[in-house]
Amino acid sequence: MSAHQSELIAAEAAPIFAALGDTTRLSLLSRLNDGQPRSVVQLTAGTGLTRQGVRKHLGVLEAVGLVMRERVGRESRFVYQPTGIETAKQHLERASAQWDNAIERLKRRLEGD
Amino acid sequence: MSAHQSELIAAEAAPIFAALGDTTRLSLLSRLNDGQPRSVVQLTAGTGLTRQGVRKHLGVLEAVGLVMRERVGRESRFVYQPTGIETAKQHLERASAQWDNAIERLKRRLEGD
DNA sequence: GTCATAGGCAACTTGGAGGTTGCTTATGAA
DNA sequence: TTCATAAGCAACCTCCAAGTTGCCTATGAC
Repeated sequence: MSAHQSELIAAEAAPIFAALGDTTRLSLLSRLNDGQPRSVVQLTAGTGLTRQGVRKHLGVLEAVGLVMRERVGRESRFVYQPTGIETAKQHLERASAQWDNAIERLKRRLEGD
Repeated sequence: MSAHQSELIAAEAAPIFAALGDTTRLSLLSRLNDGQPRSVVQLTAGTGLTRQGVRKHLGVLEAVGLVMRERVGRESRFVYQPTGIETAKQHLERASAQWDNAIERLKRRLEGD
C-alpha cells in the first residue's frame, strides 16, 4: 500500500474510532450487528436514555457510515453497515504489521547482523 | 469466547477507541509505531501544537495503555505498547465475525431451508 | 557554578458532546 | 375520523476535552 493511501485511511479512520469510543454507541452497534433493521424506539429500549438521546447517537453512527437509515412508514429503521468497521480494522492491522516489522528488524540487528 | 468475556472486551475497548478517535493522537501513535522511544519535544515537532498540548495527548494514550512512559534523566520517553491495539483489533474482528455469521444464516434461509 | 533545556503542574478559555424537555408533524389503528 | 404512536426539530443545560499561557523544578552541558 502506498504512503498516500495510508494517510487517507488514517484520515478517515479517526472519525470512525471516535464514533466507536462511546459505550452507548458500541452497544447499539453490537445490537444491530445481526443485520436486522431496528426502529428508534426499539433501539431506545434498555439504554436508560431518552429517544432523542439515542437518536443523536444513531446520527453519529450514520454520519461516519457505520449504520444506514431507511424510512419505512412512520418508522426510521437503522441497519448495520459493515464497511466502516472494515476500514477501522484495516487501519489497526496496518499498525500491527508495522510493529511486527519493526520488532523483526530489531531482533535481527540484535542477533548480530 | 464466552458472553462474559465479550462484555469485558467491549467495556475496555471503548476508551481505547476514544483515544484513537483523534487525528493528533493517531499520528503520534503511528510515529511511535516503530518501537523507538521518543521524548516530548521530539514528538511535539511537526504537530503545530505546544509541548503541553502534545503532552496531554500522550497522557491520554498512556492512560489507556497504548503507550508507556519512562523517565530517563530529564527526559520523558514515550514507547509504543502493542497490547492496546491488539484489544481493539480483537473487538473489531469479533464484530466482523458476528456479521459474517448473520449474513451466512440469512443466505441459507433465503436459499430455502 | 551558571545557563540552557526538558519537563511537570496549575489555571484558564472555549467549543462541542451528550443529554434533556417541549413542541410539531406524519402515519397507522380502531 | 379520531386517537395513539413514531419520529423530527429546536432550544437549552452541563460538563469535559483540547488547547493555551505562565511559572517552577530538575538535569545536562560548558
